[in-house]
Amino acid sequence: MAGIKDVAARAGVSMATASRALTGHPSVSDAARAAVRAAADELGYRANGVARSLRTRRTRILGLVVPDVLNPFFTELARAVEEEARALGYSVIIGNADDRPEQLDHQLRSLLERRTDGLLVAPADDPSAELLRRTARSGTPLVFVDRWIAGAPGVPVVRADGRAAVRALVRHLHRLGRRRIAVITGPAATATGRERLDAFRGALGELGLPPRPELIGHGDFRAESGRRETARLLSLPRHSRPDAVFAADNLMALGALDAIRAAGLRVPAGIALAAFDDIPWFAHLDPPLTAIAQPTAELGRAAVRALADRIEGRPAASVTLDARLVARASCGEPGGARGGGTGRLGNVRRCDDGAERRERESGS
Amino acid sequence: MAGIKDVAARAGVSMATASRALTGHPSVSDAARAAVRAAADELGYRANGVARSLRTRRTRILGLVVPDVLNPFFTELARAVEEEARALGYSVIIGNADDRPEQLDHQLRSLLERRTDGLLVAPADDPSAELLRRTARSGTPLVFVDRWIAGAPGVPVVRADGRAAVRALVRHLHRLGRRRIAVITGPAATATGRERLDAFRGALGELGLPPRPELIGHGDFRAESGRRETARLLSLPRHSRPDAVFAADNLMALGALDAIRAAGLRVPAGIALAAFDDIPWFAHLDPPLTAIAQPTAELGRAAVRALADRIEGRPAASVTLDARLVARASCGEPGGARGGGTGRLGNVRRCDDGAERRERESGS
DNA sequence: CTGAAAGCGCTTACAG
DNA sequence: CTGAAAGCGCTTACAG
Repeated sequence: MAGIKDVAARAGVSMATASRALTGHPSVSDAARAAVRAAADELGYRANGVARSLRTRRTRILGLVVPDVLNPFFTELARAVEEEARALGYSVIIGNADDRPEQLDHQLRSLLERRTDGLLVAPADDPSAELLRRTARSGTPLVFVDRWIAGAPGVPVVRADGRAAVRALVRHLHRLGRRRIAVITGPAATATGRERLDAFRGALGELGLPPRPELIGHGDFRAESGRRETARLLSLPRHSRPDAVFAADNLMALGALDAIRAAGLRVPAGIALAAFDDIPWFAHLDPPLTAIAQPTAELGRAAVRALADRIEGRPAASVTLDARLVARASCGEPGGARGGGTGRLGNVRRCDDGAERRERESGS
Repeated sequence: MAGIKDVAARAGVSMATASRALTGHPSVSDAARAAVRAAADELGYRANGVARSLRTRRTRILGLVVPDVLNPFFTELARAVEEEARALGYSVIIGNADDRPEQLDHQLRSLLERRTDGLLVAPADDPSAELLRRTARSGTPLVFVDRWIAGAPGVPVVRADGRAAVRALVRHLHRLGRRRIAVITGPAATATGRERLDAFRGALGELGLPPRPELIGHGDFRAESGRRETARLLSLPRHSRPDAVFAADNLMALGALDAIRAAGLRVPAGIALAAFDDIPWFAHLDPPLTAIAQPTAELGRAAVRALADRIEGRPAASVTLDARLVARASCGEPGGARGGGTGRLGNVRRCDDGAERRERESGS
């Protein structure tokens, strides 16, 4: 493959001039620039990014570590991240932690070794997140997205605050007559898992509903845990069985649907179901599923912008957006037993929330 | 950040010995190896992969270019690719072509510049796929996955042959009394789009059903085209309106569902619907959707293995797997008007097809 | 088993 | 505006 030396030779200039012409350096004569460009075209020259990176100490690659690429939320997030990164001139390497702490470390090490210019991470707060904390302290440009961990001061966090939406959801269920509302939580090790559970409990309290430990299912953001915990909830003695289930993410909601169907129950007649994280398919489930929607793509874009700020030496800001409730038929009423899916794709929203909120605090 | 020079100094050996100790070269004394390892640990040394790549001319990065990352088929494919790649010691950069030829070129250029060791591409056969063809000829290790293009001889193709499954689907519809079967195709520029349409037409012919041009909707594998074409089909004069729609991918099926719902029709009573590409949510749609399932993860793994073969100088083989029909309720009967979703997650399969087939032909 | 030295392909002060 | 030269951080023949 032709190198810059070949291009320079063909254009009859030095490597230095060839390099300047190709990288758009201003002080190159028009004649030289034209000759170099022509030579490069003729040779089909493509700069060796590895050599360039070694010299410039920048790879223009961003690392993104997500807990589970198959989770539609993270898929959409990754897509938005890639798009915004591309717009800013970066490529993205996605690392899938597969919800395993050692995988997170593996991905982190791999990304660090590749000298990505910066890292976007949605971590679980595991004691073994030591490497992540060290990375944060080491000065590697780092931004947390969706989730964050303690012990990493100065790292901007880009996330959606789901508390108001969870509160709206619980009130929605209450208004529709549900009183024994169960929740299937995410891992206590995740910031989002804790936040959703806290908001849920708080909302219950506000409505004067007693806390019922047996109605809390401990899931892990994966479908199987949703199925398992829902099955358990449905096998409770009749008087303590829930009349509604709130799954703290979309995959657990899928599992919950499985369990509900296996038990021969109907939604919402037999039991209400709602999920955190909205996806296009929810409008077409049987019945259309009530869910809390995050501004996922905007989260991804904001995270990339914050990271680029960090990398390029500008002050980076944390960003908090709001999630919102999309009420469909799975808890009763909205849209009726049928329906709930009219109009434009994925746009069947009845929002119970306020406007989007952004809070910008200067990062360090 | 500590470099190998620092490690060598601390261990009291030369850079050469330090390098050998760290990369596991056999001819290093145990004492030196231990000293180097200790020094590396103490300094928190992490090799600079950029420098290593420049020297070894290998990046251990694979490029994967998919037409649309948001399409669950490609998401699952990408996940399997990343997993298998990691097992073989590679990272993966995913490029999203976003179904735009110029984006494909952009991603290709970016990946080539980064000197990825090899490329996995699911291309659209556009005239402008010239860069891709040139890349194939240039000797860059390349494997096509899912889709392929003409004019790239010697490039292994890893894909599923959907023809038998499409045929099984058409017979399934026919057995259930459907006679005016419409199809919403993918772009004629894609190998998969053409194959599915050809198989569909062939199957119609075998059953003695006349071809009806007005029942062919030209889609682009995106949801909106499925909606639009289905709306058009449903607005045909009553006597030529279809009694079944086959969407050639899952996103167009989503759009079709939208249009059907907007028209106030029920599935399958008002119209039957089936899709190419199965996803977990299909079992929970209203009604559960009959679909053709590809062995997506296996496709991804096989593609990576073929590419690794190429990269590492072994002969690479094309691989063809079979897709299979998963009959649920959306065309009538199986599982009844309700149901169709029992048992394990995404495993509600009634297969009308034979065993998996693999065809290995030695690549060049 | 070990070390000195070359070199991977670029970019960029430095001097002119 | 241009060129000669150094250097990014490694690995690896080569010689010992």
